[in-house]
Parts: sequence; C-alpha cells; structure tokens
Amino acid sequence: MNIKISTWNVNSLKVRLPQVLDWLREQQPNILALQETKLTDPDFPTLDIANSGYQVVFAGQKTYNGVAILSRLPASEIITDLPGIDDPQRRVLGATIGGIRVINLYVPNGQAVGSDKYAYKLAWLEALTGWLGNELVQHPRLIVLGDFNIAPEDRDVHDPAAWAGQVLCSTAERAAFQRLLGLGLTDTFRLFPQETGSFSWWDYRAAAFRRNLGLRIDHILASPVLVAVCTACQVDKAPRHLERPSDHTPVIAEFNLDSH
DNA sequence: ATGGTGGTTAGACCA
Repeated sequence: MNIKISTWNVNSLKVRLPQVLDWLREQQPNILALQETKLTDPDFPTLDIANSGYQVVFAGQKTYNGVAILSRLPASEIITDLPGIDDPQRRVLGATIGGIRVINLYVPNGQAVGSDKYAYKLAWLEALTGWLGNELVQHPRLIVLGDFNIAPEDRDVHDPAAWAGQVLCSTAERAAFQRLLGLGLTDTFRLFPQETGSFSWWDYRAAAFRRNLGLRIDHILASPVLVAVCTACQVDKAPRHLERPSDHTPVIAEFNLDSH
C-alpha cells in the first residue's frame, strides 16, 4: 500500500479552507498536517473536513499558531505539548495513525537573530530534540513534519549570501536541525534528485514567488524504518499559484508500506 | 526608496 503524508502551512485555515478541500480531493493524501490554522478549537471546521472524508484532530488558539492533522484513519495517543515546556502557544500535535507516529510541528519563527523570539526558538528546539529521542525509541515508524522555519543548507536558499547568518538560516538554527537528524531522522526531500531552486515558502512581498525568491523551510523527516520504504518526496507548487494563496506550499512524501 | 504583502483584528503584532 502506497501512502502519502503531507504538510502545509496554510496561514489561516479560515481563509484557505476551500483550497485545502480542493487539494485533498486532487492529491488524496492519507495524512495532511496543517500549521498556522489561526483558529480556536470551537471555530475549527470539523464538519467540512469530515464531509471530505477525513478525520481530524487539532490544537488551536486565537489569532496565532494552531496545528491540525487530517487523516483517513483515526488518530490515537494525541499530544499537544512538548513535555517539560509550559507553553500556551499551540505549535505541536502528535498522533498515532495507522501504526505511524506523526508529529506535526510549527516551529517558532524566531523573528531576528539575538531577539527574545530567537532565544525562545532555540530553547523550543532543544526541548523538542530531547523529547523526540524518546519518541524514536517508542515508535519505530515515526514521521516528524511541518513548518520548521529553518532552511537546512545553502541550497535551500535562493540567495545564500544575502541570507547568511539571518534568522531561518543561522548557524545555531542549522545546528539544531542537524541535531534532529542526529537522532536518526532523515530529510526525505533529499533522498531524491530535486530541481535546483526547490523551495516551500516565498515572502508575499516583492513578487518573491514570481521571481522564485524562496526558502525550503517545510520538511518531512522520517525514522529509518520509514526511510527504507520512502518512494518520493516533492514540493507541490500549484497552490502557491492560486488567488489569495498561503505563503507556503505543500510538501508530500510517499511510502510503500508493503515493500519491506 | 532601508520599503514591499497578508492575516487577524480594529492599532498593532506576527510572519
């Protein structure tokens, strides 16, 4: 059985719901992790999503952040916080779906190197890494995906010189990303040949998408057991071309669960 | 020209 696991920072699910429902119909993913839903839980469009044939779990708040996981199969073992961090910001959603442990992340943006938000981002990533080590031991079939707000390498940046040392590309952020990989996770996108200039986010300003001035900051990481059966990973740029798009576009990884 | 767009929400804050 080939399954598609996907992630998309929608920058307001209220605005983007029609695009998400269209995309589900077109792509038929087994799992879609959403970030920046920007909805409180009572406002979450559970019924519209159920009518599209998907179950959903979510953790939201007013105005900012908010994560959700849509899936064909039911979710269990749901967590909404990083252990050891008391954080009102809704940035984490973990669930077990069809025997796969899925951790959906909206990593803090960090605003600017040296800012309070940057320190919060690094502390958050440290707590995440400590916890994921344990998750990997408990769940051999583990996926960690979402908006990481980190471009791991220069080839993930349209202008590495201009971005050198800036937030999303700084040495400390990239080192934190490498520590996640060091746990035994793999960036599935780099398992496969990719076009030069493959990005997942483009600033709304300065016609950045038209000029492909982007960064690859949305990722799908997989544990060794799932890496062994990963058959594809790609960015789907189509939704970024739509009227009133999110500034991010979906990333999709495929796994052949019969091939091991 | 040191900005620029967009979402939320009603003046900023966040990205």
